[in-house]
Amino acid sequence: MSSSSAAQSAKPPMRDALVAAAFRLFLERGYEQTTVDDIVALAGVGRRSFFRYFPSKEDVVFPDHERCLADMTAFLSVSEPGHEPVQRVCDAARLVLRMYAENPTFSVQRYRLTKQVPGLRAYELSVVWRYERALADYLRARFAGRRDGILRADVIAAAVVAAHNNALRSWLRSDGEGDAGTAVDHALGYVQSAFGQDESPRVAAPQAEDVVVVVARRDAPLWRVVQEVESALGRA
Amino acid sequence: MSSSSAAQSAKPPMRDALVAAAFRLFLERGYEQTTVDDIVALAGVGRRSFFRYFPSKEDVVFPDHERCLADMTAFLSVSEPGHEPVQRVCDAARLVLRMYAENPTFSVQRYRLTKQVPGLRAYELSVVWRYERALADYLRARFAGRRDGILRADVIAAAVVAAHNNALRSWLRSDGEGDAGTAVDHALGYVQSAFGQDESPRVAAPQAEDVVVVVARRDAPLWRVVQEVESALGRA
DNA sequence: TCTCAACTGTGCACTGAGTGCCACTGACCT
DNA sequence: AGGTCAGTGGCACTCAGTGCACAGTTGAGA
Repeated sequence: MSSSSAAQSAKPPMRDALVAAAFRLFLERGYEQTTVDDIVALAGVGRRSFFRYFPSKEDVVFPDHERCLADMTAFLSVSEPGHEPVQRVCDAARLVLRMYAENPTFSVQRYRLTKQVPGLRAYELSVVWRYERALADYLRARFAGRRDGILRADVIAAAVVAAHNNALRSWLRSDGEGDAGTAVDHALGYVQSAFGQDESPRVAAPQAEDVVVVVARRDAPLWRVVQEVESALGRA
Repeated sequence: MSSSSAAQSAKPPMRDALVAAAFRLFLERGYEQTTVDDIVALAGVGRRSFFRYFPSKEDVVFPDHERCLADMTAFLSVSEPGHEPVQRVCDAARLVLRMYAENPTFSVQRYRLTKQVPGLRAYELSVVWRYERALADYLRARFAGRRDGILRADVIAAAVVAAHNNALRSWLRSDGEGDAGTAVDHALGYVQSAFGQDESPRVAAPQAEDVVVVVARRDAPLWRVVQEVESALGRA
């Protein structure tokens, strides 16, 4: 209590102080070996205050996902009909990457933690699921009326999330070295190329001998190239 | 009564009695309003015995998933090189559907329960995640050496699971009416059409500093072409 | 038959997460 | 002054889950 006055210097540090104290203890003696009482003792606050800021002990490990999810839904809600749907959800997924990239060291620490604590992994799944739901709901609205619109929305959302997480996790595994942006672009590109907008893809290949030649500038944006390839192949 | 299908050795009635008692109470007064003490009191057994059969209160809601997951990994482990990978994981996913279809009424009750209890939904996610991991691990092995093998494995596994769950849930939402098999076949067919067999395009070596030429067959899968373009552009 | 296991079911005490309620404190308003 | 109000802390409580010890059963083997 005596040294607690230093911890709460500014007004909103309560939440941040709890996160900092929690992570210090989690990294030093493990998540399950750390009780909420330990955290609040180190932060110099009352136990009841912890649950005022975090609904559960797990929430302190993901302090910024609630805001990020709100950002994503806001981003998707301002979409216009001109936006290509799959492109739009890929861009929305990049918002999550940006959040991770804002605090690389914190993100890496959290990754190591969640990787080895089953309870945290389960919690992370529920977080990821909410992102996926946001993407799927957006796509469902955009695909409304289309044949198998709901199915396609759910599958594409799942694929986008999986690709994003694949790139994100390989970046986290490398201690935040390298460019996470390009890795995610590459992964999302794979998904985007797999789910074009056409419905009748490769069932009929009558002119199988035909070839198409694409010439692209090396510094061209990848998706501009993809669009060209797509239209050149007659898929647009 | 009707459970005469002894796939395994005769199970002690203890476990089944606990499941029956639990579901009676869950349906009658809700999951969170039912304590473990209530369950064991109704089943007429000691409280400690509950946790001998189920590691947690949530596990009693998914009593057969552990066996189903074992079935799936066994199914995938006997795969031969002749099996087409995507086809194989789709068949593996159908094993889960079969388990649900074995007990339609139970599956529908559980679906309603998990839909409205956040804790159960989170638990279900961790269950589904293990299925997805099993599929992804199989595909990773099959795609070993291929470019972006891990990425493709993860994305396809996620897509297969999403398609399967989409069809499964719409079947559960209809109280188990209709044919779940055809719905799942249709959903998985969509995934297979998106990630089907590949035909490699050919990439010409870059002839100048700033352009790249790609020659692709018209019936080549779009993603395959994009991969070549990407690597040709130097975007590993 | 006796005995030594191994397994199953049970009771008990304990830890720790999460909640409800109330009392306190300081800021800000009138 | 008095008074509302939000943030905070303290306390007691419920309940999930665990460790431990003990009783009953079965099924060998001497």
